Amino acid sequence: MEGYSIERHNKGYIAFIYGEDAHRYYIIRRGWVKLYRETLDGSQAIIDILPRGHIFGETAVFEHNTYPYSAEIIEPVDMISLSLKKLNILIQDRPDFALSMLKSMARYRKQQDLEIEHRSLQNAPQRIGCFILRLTPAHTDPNLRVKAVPVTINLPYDKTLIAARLGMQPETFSRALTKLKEHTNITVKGATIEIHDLEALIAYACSACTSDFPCQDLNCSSCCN
Amino acid sequence: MEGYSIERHNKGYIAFIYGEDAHRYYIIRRGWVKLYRETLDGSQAIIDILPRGHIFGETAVFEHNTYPYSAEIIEPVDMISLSLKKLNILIQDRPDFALSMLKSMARYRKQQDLEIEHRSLQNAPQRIGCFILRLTPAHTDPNLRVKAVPVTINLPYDKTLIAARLGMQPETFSRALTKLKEHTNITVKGATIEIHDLEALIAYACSACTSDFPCQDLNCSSCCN
DNA sequence: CGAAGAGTTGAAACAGGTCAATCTACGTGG
DNA sequence: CCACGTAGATTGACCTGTTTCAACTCTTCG
Repeated sequence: MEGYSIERHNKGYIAFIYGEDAHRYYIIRRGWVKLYRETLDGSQAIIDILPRGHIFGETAVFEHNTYPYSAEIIEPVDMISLSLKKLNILIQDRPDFALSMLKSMARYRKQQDLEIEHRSLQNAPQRIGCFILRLTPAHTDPNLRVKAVPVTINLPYDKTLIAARLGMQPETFSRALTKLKEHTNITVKGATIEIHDLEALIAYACSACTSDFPCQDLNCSSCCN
Repeated sequence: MEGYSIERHNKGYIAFIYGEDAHRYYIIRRGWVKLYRETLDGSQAIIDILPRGHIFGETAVFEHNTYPYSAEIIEPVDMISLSLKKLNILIQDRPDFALSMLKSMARYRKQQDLEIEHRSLQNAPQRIGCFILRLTPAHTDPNLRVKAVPVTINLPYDKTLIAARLGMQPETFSRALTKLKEHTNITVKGATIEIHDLEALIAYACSACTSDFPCQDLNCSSCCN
């Protein structure tokens, strides 16, 4: 597709803010992006934190060309910048394009359903457990589930932000991580986590979920399964 | 569109269950439908409760023709039953159809975002306040905001179910409604609620939201704005 | 070496959940 | 028309998880 450009930004860069006139949307090639909104009484509501492969800002075409959230870079990104005007034309003119967008929207919708579910059915340690599970290779490849312990993963961004992403306070996150350690045989050192018993972690974290781990969805950012 | 039929069902009827082979999707003409899933440890997770005008079951086309949730009638419905196979063909063949579906999906997605926001930023009485606001005529017509007090509304289904919809226990709902009464000058008698000061209710319930009341979206079932 | 920010820990307050008892409204059968 | 049974709704007492606020530690980076 012609008319694209690559942008590179550092932590703290604001790609756009809520309500702004929208001209471009983005695809993340590397790094992490936070989507959020400000509440009327001043605090931030985190909508999602997206990794490589995800699109953001594209829903502005359905919102009178206004961004429905703000977007901030939280880990250095490379992102493809594309024209919303062209996207609009593509959606209208190319059925296959509209269709694939429809599919990705449906997938996202399902994730959001799961997200709501998790927030109301899981406690803090379990939510952290799911978050960690999503970072393992076993998340997308069921074959890796049986072998490969210990699994070592790195938290992709600040703990404070992970806490916000999971809908809890930093203090709660810290305490809940300690509790998770007591329950599931993991080792935590800074941002590095070693899982010594994958099955135990799954059993502990996913007992309140509506489906089994793993979900095998490559684009899944919100579910633990 | 040919090939449709009208179905009429009473409270308790299960339209379909999670995981079932999907052949039809539905549009609600009258009544209320509960979408839910069972968790691994046996309880129910309410996904949404839909009123007149909403579609359900249609996302099965993106889920290998399997229903991604169960659907139960909670207030007597008339619903249009349509073929998923034909929907699939329509989506592929008719760009305008795919497009309108894309739009409705985007709208739903936005609602879900708000839903998550509400669950983490609002307390129980505020969530009930928002729920009540959604039932007022002022929700869709900003002109009605200034005049027309007292506003009288009727709760559309059981309080226990409203509680589940809002992610809380029946006992919590009852207590939170009492607290709401103390804060906002409303009168509750059974399923009937009278709002004597609309502005006060909005101020109390929406202070933690990210946008102002009302949202003016005719199909909005999840936001309070 | 020192400042700043992130992370952790403790104590107290609070919201919501749980369990049990009671109350109420409403439809049924006598 | 009234007594009864049932399901929904409410209330009380208690418990648990999370938040809040404050103090302290650790890491990083100039």
